[in-house]
Amino acid sequence: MPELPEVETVRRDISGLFVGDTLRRLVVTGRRTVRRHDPSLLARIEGQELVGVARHGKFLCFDWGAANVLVAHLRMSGQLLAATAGDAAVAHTHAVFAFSTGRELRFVDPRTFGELFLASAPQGAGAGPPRERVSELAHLGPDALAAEPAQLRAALAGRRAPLKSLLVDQRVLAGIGNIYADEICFGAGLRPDRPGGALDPAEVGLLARSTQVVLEAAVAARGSTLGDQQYRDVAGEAGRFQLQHRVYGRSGLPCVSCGRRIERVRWGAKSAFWCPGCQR
DNA sequence: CGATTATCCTGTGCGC
DNA sequence: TGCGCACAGGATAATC
Repeated sequence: MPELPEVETVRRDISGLFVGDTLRRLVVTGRRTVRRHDPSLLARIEGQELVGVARHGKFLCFDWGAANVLVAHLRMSGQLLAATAGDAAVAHTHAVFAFSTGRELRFVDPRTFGELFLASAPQGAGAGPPRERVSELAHLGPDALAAEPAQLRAALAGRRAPLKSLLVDQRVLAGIGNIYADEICFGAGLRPDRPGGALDPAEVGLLARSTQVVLEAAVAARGSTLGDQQYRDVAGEAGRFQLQHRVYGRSGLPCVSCGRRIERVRWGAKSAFWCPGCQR
């Protein structure tokens, strides 16, 4: 389940390996991979140079110059893997970016929730953050790694929904999913089912700080690869942050901080792991 | 607004 | 050993 730290790891890997290279051909074979528009439009970026790769929340934006931005979202099971032309394709390979160097970037996605699309009306090439250049991303809140405490305070004010529901709402903060919402709440010492608007200013400060600390540590560890092995970096390697999870997936195990059993609460289709000793 | 449910999809891991 | 099924969940839409 790629969230911000995993997507940022992929972004950095792709930047290092492919920026400056020219796309020779893009072959999309997945029927659902490009579903927002006519897939033949992707021919526009063939022959273009990859100028840069940006990220907002869990979205990747490939800048091909000439106002062409290709957006990618990995959703649940998407991977972007480096390969060499001629390498055998793994199952569920839905798109192949073939560069003139002979290297390839392959989009692999068993559950097919992931997608690729060309930004409909990017406002000029090169300049400005993705959220302002790509209309499809305009609904997203500030990127969770760059969010200011004041933005978080404003986004939570008056909201009665559980804190975790707000953290995973991409309109509030972009980039946080199930794993990191739990870890961030633990780091802040806040129950995930607290109504978001009920936090006092000091608690919002703790939440903002925990968001930065957790996400930065997760990026440094190159993301979390769970037991299902679904997240892999561009080289196919697993992340290491799962070794530092303090609550996610640990129900019934003793809290690393206070020793009480980690609990799992459910509401609707969502659930959260939390420590009744450390979070209030 | 918020709570809830459904949709998309496949690999895994469980119970029987 | 094998079958069937619940589960996993990110984004989005619909309904109440």
